[in-house]
Amino acid sequence: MTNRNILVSIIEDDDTIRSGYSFLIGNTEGYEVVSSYSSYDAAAHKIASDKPDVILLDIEMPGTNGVDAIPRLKKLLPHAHVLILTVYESEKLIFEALANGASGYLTKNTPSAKIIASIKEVKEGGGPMSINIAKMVIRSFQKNQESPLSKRETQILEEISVGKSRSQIANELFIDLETVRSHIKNIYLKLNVNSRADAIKTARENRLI
Amino acid sequence: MTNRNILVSIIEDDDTIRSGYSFLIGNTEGYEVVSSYSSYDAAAHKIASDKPDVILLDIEMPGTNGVDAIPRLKKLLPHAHVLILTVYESEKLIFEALANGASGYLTKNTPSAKIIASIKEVKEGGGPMSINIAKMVIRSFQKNQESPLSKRETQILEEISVGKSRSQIANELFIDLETVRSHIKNIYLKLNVNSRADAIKTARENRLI
DNA sequence: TAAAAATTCACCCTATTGGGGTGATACCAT
DNA sequence: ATGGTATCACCCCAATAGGGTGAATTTTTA
Repeated sequence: MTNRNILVSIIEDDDTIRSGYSFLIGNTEGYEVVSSYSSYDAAAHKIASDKPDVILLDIEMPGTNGVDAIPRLKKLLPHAHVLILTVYESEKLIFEALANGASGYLTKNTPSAKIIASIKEVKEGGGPMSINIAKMVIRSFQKNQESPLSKRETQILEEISVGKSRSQIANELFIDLETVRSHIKNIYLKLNVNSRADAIKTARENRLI
Repeated sequence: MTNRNILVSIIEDDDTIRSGYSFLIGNTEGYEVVSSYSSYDAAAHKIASDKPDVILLDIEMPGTNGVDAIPRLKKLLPHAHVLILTVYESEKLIFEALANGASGYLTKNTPSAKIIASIKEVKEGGGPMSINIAKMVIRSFQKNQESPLSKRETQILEEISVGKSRSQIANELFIDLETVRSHIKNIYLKLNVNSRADAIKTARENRLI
């Protein structure tokens, strides 16, 4: 059997870039551009009937920005995959976009071949990323290797960070309640804080947990 | 000027696979295999003097497993990049490996060209991943779009998940302490839990936060 | 091997918190 | 107009969190 074309919608405010993508994708075997819009607001009422498999989405746009557009698009087209294509590389935007349901994140220096391959990849459930994005995403998982905290303290801070109380921690680690207190006091000293919330904040900022 | 070769060490217990990689990489222009070991334990005392730029590391190994080996390798060779090359695709292993300092994660069905490219990519500070790994990593960022919680409840649960107390939440959201309590009670009802720790656990498992 | 750090436990204190009930008002959106 | 949302109120009380201070033991590191 012959696979049907991958249907693509483009939402991008720059006319030149938009027609560039449109030309690139439309002239590739197996791909079809079903629509292109200059903003989410322009697309909102029509894109559902276009039934794209993949939506190429820009972040910087007039009106509704790309990040906010993602959940709305997912509501209109639950089975479509949103692939972000933007110049922005701020960690905040990337993680917001992914949290909102983006299936991939490419930066605009991405070569044409990679864009084409990525469209197919998201359509098949993959998660394509530009090299620099992958780097940030991976770094977001990595703990600080030079923590001021000891292993035990880190372990207890991790328990605190999931909302456990002192007594719950004591039970799980088979140590006395007073020992847990003692560790927490040392954690507060080292992190220079005096509450659970501040300890978690500082620890997250420094990737101690 | 001519760039010097990328120096690679391989730690992999399967003899056939290890010599396969060794041959592949050693015969590629610009790459050099400086050493290969069948386990971390075998490598521990010698690898520091090999001074590799990139360490290809297997997860399933006799003795010290790959995940535990990562922080030790990073300690011995702080500037080396660890690239995981394994058949395992369990979410737990992947995130543990990344948290422990792995710079990339490839599965063993990865084509040779991608392996070679990925070695260069980690050496240059990138974060290469196999398609299926990238998918899992991206999914780990995505929130559940159909939460049983209202916006306000989600917001309050997020505050709880960073260790805030009722009164802190009340102050930050400019609502009464009793209102916060009320929301928390509703959250507990909907999630069918009766403590902060359980609420956070359930919420994380269902990606509500 | 000696000093430093980590881990463990003990007992002082008190204001705050957390969780369970129950109920009410007002505002929405379907 | 009915169910969900958001807001606030008052009952209860055991448990918790955070602060002080001190000390024994083991492990790690210099």
